[in-house]
Amino acid sequence: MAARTEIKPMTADKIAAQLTDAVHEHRLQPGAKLREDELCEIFGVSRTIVRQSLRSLEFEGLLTIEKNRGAFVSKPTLKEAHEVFQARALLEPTTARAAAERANDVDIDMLEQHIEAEHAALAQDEAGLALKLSGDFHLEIARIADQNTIEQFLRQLISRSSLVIALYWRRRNALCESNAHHALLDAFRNHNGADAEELMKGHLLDIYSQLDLREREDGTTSLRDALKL
Amino acid sequence: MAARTEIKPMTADKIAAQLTDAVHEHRLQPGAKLREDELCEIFGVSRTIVRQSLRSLEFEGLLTIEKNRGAFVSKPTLKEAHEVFQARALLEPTTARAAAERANDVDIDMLEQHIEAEHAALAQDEAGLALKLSGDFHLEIARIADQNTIEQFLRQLISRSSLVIALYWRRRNALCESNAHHALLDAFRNHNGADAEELMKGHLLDIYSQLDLREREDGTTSLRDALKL
DNA sequence: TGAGCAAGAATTGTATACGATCCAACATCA
DNA sequence: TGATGTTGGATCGTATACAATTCTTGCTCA
Repeated sequence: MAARTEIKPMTADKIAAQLTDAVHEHRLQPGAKLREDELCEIFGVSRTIVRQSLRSLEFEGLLTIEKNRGAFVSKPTLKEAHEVFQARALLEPTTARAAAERANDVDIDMLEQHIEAEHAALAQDEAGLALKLSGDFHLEIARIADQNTIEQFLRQLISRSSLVIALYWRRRNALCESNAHHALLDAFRNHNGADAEELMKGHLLDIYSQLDLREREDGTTSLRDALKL
Repeated sequence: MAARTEIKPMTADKIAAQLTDAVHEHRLQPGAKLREDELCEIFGVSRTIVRQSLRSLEFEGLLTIEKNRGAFVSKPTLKEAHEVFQARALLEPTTARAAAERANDVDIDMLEQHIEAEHAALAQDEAGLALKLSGDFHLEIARIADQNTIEQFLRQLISRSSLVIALYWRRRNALCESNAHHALLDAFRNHNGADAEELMKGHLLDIYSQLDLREREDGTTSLRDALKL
């Protein structure tokens, strides 16, 4: 395990990556504020670097920077939630088809390991980690398809999906996830592009249908709920 | 015409927008270097702001920042060129369908004006401006479709398309462009989503098929001239 | 009691200073 | 002559200082 206090100065990219993981694993909730000075202390760099990483995460849609107020973990609206999954529905099925047709043995091994890691995380009740790994699985497919541009877009969409899930997920069990991923893996093993495309389409619809996309009150309710008033 | 020396300090966003226009209109060629000090003088702000805008343009794929060397207008590889149009082929036809079905009279007026502006630019032999307007036409469709997320991706894809065209376009006449746009406009007038989807698909394939392999030398036009300041 | 307000603290935005790296021109030597 | 080394200027990267804004807290007054 790495030491908590790094000796080498962190780069903006590494800080952004750590913050991204924290959001993906739901250790940082939508609406959480990220103060610059606090991050400076944690990572041992100046505000220049911290601000760089915050900016880059804003571009990815993970953070929202309000002028003179600071950086907050984004809270996607209902409309944005729909848009994210509509965009994924356009990009991912075709990408999965291409990936299934291109995948070699090393690629398939890697996907297997991803699924195993997901299982392990679930077994240890680390739902956040499992969710992040599930996102990585989708990204891995774009990588296998050798579509760098789409992979980049997908990275943003999966980031936002993580926020959407944090806000609008109905139930906590992500078990269905790994089943769908298993089915996809089989299609990859058979290099069956048509199957992979259909499975991905269904998988995305499945996630989408499990979102509670009704209107709801603002975050102030969470405090009220927490106090049971 | 705006004065050369601005009184109000420019924001990073406005600087990025002006640089974006310059690239889209091919006043800045792929490979051109953007020195920070020079931009500071031109826009009358400190390097902090200039660097912010350069970062944001890097994220959009318009610029490439090489560590300790500076920011350059990106030179997409042939693979990236293909990827850009493959991604557009996934996103735009469906978006055009949705837009055609949603478009109201104001939307259609706006598209008409876009096409007229394209014609006017071509008539005055301003190919660069016409190209930029052509890109805006595609963006406008995403806006009409009320798909903010896809519009954001499309913005990046169209930016990169502009670079691809600067590097790999076979012939200079963009006349075919406005014909295709005219046909799309008709489909919008009839709220015929299926037609719009097919026309967009064909339009993108048409552009794609006109890409060529040859590389170009980078122009050495003055940065200040390219920005018309 | 509660709304409005004012002063000070906390936080972010921007400019500048300084160190690190790169690059081009010139000098040196085989 | 040509390759290589060196030096000074140009340019970029990061830290810090200061300005602008927002937030908090406590006060006043109806």
